[in-house]
Amino acid sequence: MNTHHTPFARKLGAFVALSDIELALLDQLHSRRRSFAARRDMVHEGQVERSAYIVASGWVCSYKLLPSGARQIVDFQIPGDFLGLRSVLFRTADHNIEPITRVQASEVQARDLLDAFNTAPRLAAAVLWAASRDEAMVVEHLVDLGRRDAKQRMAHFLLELGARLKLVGLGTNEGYACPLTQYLLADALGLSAVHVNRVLRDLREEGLVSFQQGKVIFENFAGLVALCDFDRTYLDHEGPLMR
Amino acid sequence: MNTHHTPFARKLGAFVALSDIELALLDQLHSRRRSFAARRDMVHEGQVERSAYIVASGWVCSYKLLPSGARQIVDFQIPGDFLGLRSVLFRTADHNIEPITRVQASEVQARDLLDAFNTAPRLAAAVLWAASRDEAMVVEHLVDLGRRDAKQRMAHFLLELGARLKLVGLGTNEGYACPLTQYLLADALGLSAVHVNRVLRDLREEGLVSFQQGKVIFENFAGLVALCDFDRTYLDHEGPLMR
DNA sequence: CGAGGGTTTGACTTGAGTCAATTCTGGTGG
DNA sequence: CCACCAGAATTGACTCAAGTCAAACCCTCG
Repeated sequence: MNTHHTPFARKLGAFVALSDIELALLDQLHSRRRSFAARRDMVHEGQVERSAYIVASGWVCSYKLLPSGARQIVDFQIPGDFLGLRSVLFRTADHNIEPITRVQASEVQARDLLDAFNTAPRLAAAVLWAASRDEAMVVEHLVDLGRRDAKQRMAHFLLELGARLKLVGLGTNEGYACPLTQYLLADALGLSAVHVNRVLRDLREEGLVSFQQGKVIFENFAGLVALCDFDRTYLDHEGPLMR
Repeated sequence: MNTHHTPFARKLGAFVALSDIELALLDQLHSRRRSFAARRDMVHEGQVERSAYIVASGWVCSYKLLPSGARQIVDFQIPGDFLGLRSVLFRTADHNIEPITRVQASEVQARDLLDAFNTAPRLAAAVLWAASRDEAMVVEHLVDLGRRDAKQRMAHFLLELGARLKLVGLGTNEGYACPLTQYLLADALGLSAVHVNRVLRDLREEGLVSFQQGKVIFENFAGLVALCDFDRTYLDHEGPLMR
């Protein structure tokens, strides 16, 4: 474990063993560091945006807004995650991005990334893996909304987040710190904030998880996994071209 | 319009004007043609699969199955669509793929694709565009499930499908032929089949769309668009690196 | 001319939403 | 150190969209 490196390096390192040279390249990507205040949109839909970011610290969410005013959060980004990779490819962003907490992120020019890939092709594979994992998470999220009831959805969500945070050293099987409000959870899970509250109470009273004071604590990990059939294989696929 | 070419070429052609050389390359990709019977899984979860397909004719769906027996259809593939691009990158497929009708598809080896890209780099951009459009569709689908009610979901779904079919010459603003059953619609939209039926009746009685005898007919296109705030920009993004 | 999917419909149940009020908490300024 | 405030979390009472169950109906194809 390279606990002394960035969350990004740490995440990729869980996938391919990285050499010192590769680690150094990754660190170089973090040179253009920027900071964002909580709750002020970083990117909004339709905006012409040419750079992507790697989150160094803090939490971000990407969401779509409906004319009705309803909001659907597509995903949360935590340290080590890419942000707006799509908006680099396409001229305009197709969703909004908002920091939940104060966020430190490194701006990444497409060119820098490509240069790094040329020097160390294994990095390309690792980044591709990360992107594909993100896609798998969106699909799993889709299943949540389509075919799981509120309690299972919540359980699944909290477990997935836990697994992701653990990967970058921000959580354990005991629990993790989580700055999300019940409103944010509601917009991610397709529920009302009131119902989120009730579901959290149920889970707590059943001794499965508690989420209070910004801390998620797994009281009965196995029970929670069983409740929602959590299967983490989609999070730790073996990699492309890497056999 | 190159009506005499494959749906795949036609779809990419809507994005970049393709030269004769490029068109020829695309046609070559269709050399290894295979046929699949309806309802017999082409790929199942966990299977080690190394080839991708381009659908030439027929409809396919990719879905995930829950232990409870519930099913969530992630997307439908129609002629011109890629199938299992992800399962080529990763060793194992992470969802099931099933033909809805008899399907003709061309097997595409990763190598062939890469060779074509080397010869005509613009093709890479076009394929990347297509892949990214698919991703945007999944996100839109997520919004459907999370924040739209049954009627809006259905309207949005039928409109999106119409736009996709039109792109490959299989539909118009009047309507299109559609082999989906109400059970399939239910599994895609996160509803019960019974409710799908009721929603379709409502839409028909309101004179918006009718879906009967395997035909979707738009009775009031504008009204339908208004009902669900259909915004097709996510389907015809301008392309990457293509300004 | 059956048989078996697929489609419809009605009657009833229920998970989740809405509305509205109350409590808790962390941060602020005096 | 404390009163105060705004945002967040809770809770209860009521409503409603969508699900479930069960029974017809109806094409279409062998």
